[in-house]
Amino acid sequence: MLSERRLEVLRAIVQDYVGTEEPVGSKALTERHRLGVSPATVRNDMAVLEDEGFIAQPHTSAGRIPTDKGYRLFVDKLAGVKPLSSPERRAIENFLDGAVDLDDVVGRTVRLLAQLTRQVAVVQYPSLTRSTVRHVELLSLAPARLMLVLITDTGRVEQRMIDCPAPFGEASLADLRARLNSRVVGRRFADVPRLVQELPESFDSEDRGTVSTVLSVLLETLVEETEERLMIGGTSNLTRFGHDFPVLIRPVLEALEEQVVLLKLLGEATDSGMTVRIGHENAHEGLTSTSVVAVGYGSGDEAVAKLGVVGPTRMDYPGTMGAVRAVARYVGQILAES
Amino acid sequence: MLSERRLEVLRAIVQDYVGTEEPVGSKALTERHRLGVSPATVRNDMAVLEDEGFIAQPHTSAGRIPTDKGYRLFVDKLAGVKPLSSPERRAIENFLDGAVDLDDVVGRTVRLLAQLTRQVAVVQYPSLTRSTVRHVELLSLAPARLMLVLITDTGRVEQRMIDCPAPFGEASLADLRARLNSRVVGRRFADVPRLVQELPESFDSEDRGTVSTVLSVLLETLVEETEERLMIGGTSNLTRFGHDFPVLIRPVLEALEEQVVLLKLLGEATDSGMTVRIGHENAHEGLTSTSVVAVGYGSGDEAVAKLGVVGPTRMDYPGTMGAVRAVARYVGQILAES
DNA sequence: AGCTGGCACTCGGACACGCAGAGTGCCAGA
DNA sequence: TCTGGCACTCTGCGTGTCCGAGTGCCAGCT
Repeated sequence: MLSERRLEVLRAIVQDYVGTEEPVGSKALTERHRLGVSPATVRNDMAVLEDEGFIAQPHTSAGRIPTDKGYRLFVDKLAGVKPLSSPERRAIENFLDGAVDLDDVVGRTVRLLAQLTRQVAVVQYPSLTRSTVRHVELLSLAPARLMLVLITDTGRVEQRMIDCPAPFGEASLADLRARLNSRVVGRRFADVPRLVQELPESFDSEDRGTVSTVLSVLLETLVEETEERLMIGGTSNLTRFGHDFPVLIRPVLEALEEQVVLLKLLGEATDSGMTVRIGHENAHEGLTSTSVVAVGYGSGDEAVAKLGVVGPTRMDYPGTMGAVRAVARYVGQILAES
Repeated sequence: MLSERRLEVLRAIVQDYVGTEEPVGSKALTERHRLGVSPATVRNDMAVLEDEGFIAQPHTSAGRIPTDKGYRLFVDKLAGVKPLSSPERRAIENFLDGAVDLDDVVGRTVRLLAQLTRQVAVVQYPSLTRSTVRHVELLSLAPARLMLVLITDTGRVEQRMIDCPAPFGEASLADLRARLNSRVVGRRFADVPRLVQELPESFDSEDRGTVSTVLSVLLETLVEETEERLMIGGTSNLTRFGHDFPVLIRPVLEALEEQVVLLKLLGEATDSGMTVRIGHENAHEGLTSTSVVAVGYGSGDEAVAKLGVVGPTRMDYPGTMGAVRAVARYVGQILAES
């Protein structure tokens, strides 16, 4: 196990490197931190830390920079979550208040998070399957053409066109709409498949085909991986990435455009508590020089979706984690109110 | 007026520069194009073109590059719109087919356009005010809480929460819903304000407040500038921007994050026909080294929204214009079908 | 009048060189 | 176990030089 002082040295290295973006040497360390020992001693400690794989040298006779493993130790043992300042808290409230609909909430959240952390923000829309049903609407657009509209308690709205196998009367439609709603309103979408299972049986044979079609469209809409949506923002913050810019930024932008990648990234985060993935801990190879800080949010105790930020491994972890956590809480509140 | 050959020289310069991304000299020009004259002659022509402001030298003893004015002339007089190859056309159809809802259509369109042009794609959602009403739904969530859902013929769905001044009975709700729909379904959203104007008068005094509230929320939703939404994609293509990368890309990314800026950008495009804005022709200062190619699209003759791409002034104009036009047509078709 | 070949000139990019500074590793001594 | 000292290494930067691409201009040709 590393001694107390060596950990202190690691912490100092991480902090300085995050601040200056330059490899930090033993002399500078002793000057900027009260370690109470001389540069020579620090050098010995650094040699140990390097042997253990927590820091590395870009080249001989340069200072040290933390490795992914070093950041990991820093995040796990050496750093807390830095709470936001009260002006920041107020800014969050002001920013998030007055959103008119869910798109607006998500949009504002993305911008807010990007602004607070100065990094790329990713916010997932509340998952359908984890939300509860507020209303299911069926509209007749043409004799054999319906529109299905799902509305969740979190304000999310999904619609689908349905081509019916046979014309469907206005009375049958009202009937189906009423029965559907009485069964599912207030229930979780995840339970919907079970709840509507034998619904077609109670209809006349001529309508049964249409009812089945409607239900199958409904169920398709709930398929995980398809139903997930998200919004990203703050990509201009990538320009503060570092000097060796183009080569690093390209794969990140590409990864950010693949919803699938991002969803998987957020999906890997644990449901409760904050998840930090550092550098190579990210499966996707375009993101091996970035860290992801993610957390679930929801209107109640349970998470209905996740949000987080993507930034260089060289990021201010305590501050970022504080901002992400705070934003998640506020968004949860907003959703609960609406 | 410039002679035929001088125009030919300009065309050659633009083509070469777009291809190589390097200033092009007189010798290289004569080798790569059959101009039928010697480098010396070309040099004289170049001097004239430079005097007229169509091309410029980055520094003495370098080749020439087109100026914004040069590109403008190229686009207006020297280049046509290059039609897509038939594999490309097929790719569009395949890519756009099978979209389940409007978000999906817009999302696919953005990705398609980004892929075809290898540039940043921007697609505006069909404007509410220019669409027609398919249905207006009112749902009761609590005694004094309603949800308003607007559905357009282009598949766009907007919802708003409404806090009523007084509880609103189920019967009144059904009444309002029916009257509202009978007045506005099939009409253009732009006409809605006029059509619902005296609706409150036909209700009991106790309900009149709520009806007014509902209508005011409805009208607010239709306010231009607020109701416009858009989606962007292909930002990773910015990495192919050039060598002096970071300094150029930063303001572009920032501009792209400001919906207002983009909406204004698209708004400046003429309603019909394709608009090309080159470099400094763009009002926004972050976009002075980019060009914008935009065109309206719609399910019928009239444009319901616009789409386009943003790229370096040094872009393949004929190809880009071809792709933008083709995509706009297909999207129009898709919307008309749904 | 317009085109061409020739020529002198300019400038930026690449390369080599040397130097200063920062940082290290190691060792002997407290 | 810590510390000061020392030799060593490597990068970054500035300078100087050279080469080549490209230009402008001019005299001569058609």
